[in-house]
Amino acid sequence: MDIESRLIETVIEAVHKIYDQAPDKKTIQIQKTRKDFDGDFTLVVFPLLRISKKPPEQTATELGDYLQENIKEISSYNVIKGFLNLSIDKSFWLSFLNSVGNNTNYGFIKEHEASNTVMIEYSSPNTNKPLHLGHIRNNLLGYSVSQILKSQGNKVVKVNLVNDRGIHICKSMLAWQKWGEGITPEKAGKKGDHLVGDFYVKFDQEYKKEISELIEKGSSEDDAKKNAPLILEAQEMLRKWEAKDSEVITLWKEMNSWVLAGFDVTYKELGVDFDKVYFESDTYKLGKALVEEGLQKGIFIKKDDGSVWCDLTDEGLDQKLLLRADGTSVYMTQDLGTAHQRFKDYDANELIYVVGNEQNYHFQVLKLILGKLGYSWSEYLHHLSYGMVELPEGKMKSREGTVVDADDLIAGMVTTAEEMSNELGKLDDYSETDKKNIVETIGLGALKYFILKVDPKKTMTFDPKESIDFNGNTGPFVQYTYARIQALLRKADEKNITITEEVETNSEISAKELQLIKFIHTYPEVLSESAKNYSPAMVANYVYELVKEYNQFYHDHPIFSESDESKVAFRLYLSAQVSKIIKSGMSLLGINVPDRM
RNA sequence: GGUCUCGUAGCUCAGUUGGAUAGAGCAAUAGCCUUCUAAGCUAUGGGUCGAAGGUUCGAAUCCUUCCGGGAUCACCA
Repeated sequence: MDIESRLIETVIEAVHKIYDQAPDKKTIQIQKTRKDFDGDFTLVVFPLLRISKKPPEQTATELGDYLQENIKEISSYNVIKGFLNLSIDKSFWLSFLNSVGNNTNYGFIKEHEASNTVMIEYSSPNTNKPLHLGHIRNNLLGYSVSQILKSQGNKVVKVNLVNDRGIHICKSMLAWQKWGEGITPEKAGKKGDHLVGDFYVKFDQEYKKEISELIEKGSSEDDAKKNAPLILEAQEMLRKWEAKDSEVITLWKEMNSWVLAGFDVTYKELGVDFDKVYFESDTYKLGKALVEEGLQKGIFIKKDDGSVWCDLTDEGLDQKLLLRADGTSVYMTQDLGTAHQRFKDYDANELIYVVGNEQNYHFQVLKLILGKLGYSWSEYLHHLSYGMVELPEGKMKSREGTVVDADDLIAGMVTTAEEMSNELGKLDDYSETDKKNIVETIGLGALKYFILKVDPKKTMTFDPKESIDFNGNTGPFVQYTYARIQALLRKADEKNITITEEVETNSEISAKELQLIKFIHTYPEVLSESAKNYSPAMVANYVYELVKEYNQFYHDHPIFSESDESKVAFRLYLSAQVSKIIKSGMSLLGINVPDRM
């Protein structure tokens, strides 16, 4: 049993013995002592005053006496107002540190028989334009949350549902047909997703011209939008696609393959991957059967024009369309169907959708409707709703060209990392390949950390004019600390100093060293909390705090000039443990750490 | 208009079952490399936690109202 649980149990026991009353477990609040005070753990006694019927200081003292007597690890305690600060003996912390050293997967929980199967859908791009910064947040979050859930013993299935059909896809296709002159990514020397994206933009420009022409001729704006020749042609193309017209299908396959090849490059750069990729062209017809079923059961209603709806007014929402009057399905219909399919195929205990918060309503409705249909697993749906990435001027808009392109951004980060390395002259004696690898690791580390350190739920701002920092609370700062520790360990090796397998539990250690050990102690809790909250930000912030502490230690505690050999051994051991956790934590964020930089 | 959501230092963000004097980074200023990587460390300044009420031993955190931003409420996805 861990120390905190033991403290709680003993407090319950103490209250029972001293005040002859059983306290509610919730009233026992053990927290880490704030660093301005002496101690390791603090019991807040205010909630217990009702039971003790004595002043806070007296209650705290009585409990402190009992705890010290019954838990041998407690070396002393002090009372300030209603706070009982308990100090845990140094030997406890040192033997704890040894247990970390002996553990190759500290903080991680192995998959076991009762493990949950969690399916997580993320990325889910449209194949009509390249990925932008918003997609980067989605991808990094999805990947990182998968890693975190795995670390806590879950079986995780990462899936990507590629949106490869629909009117928006036809727009790029049509524009290519009209103005492409047979160009291909090879001929253009361009990534396929960017090339196709260009045609999507081209379509929109021409479409807008047509609209303004029609408006000049006296059409209303709505009519102009509906009747512009281009949009009619695109709609016609979609009909042909649905009718499996061979010419359209051939073009569709080709252009999609260009885009997907482009995405693969970006995914690889970002280091994200999937266990299963679904294509909407295969799944878009799912769901109709469920709607039929709902109609039979009388859960849905059919209107006079033949359209099918779900009435959610009792839940305080509106009516939701499920089938159009012509019998074709909408987004919701498909999502009902794919969710159903997935639970059938994987028997998952949880299905997480990493999708922006602009779709909160959609997922609320999705869950409600599945519940109405009587599927108990609707409870297992979870919308991991993340905030938008905005520019200082506001939302990114693809049509106004204000999007931050994913590939450009990644390349820019790597270039910045390279410039900085050159400026600092740190990599001068490295081979080009090594240099390239390190610089990529740093650039991507900066980008990923920048995105992931922010609470997923929150809208975040990105200013393209200010480059992402490499100093302070950043990825490179964490990586740098790791590289420094590796340098220490290499140097120890050169000096033939072997890192001890265990430290003496009676070693002399400084306050800062003790603080570091206590920090290490909280890692497992941080991981379990971040899994519960689907929040890589909690891991990022923890790693930052750890690294900050370590750098202070590094600054104040020289190692190789220290004459006391046991201190040298201890500091190297401690450093090694810290670097292990840095690497582990960063890997959960999908960030690599370099051995030198 | 209905529903949801956010508001913490000049800027970007921590602060999670309500706990002690609200914290970091960036930016600014002043220091620290003949000593393990200065992408580092130290110090200084910077706050009506959007506002007002309420709940209680205690509120940035919970409740109400208001102010200000954002999202959403399509036979789009």
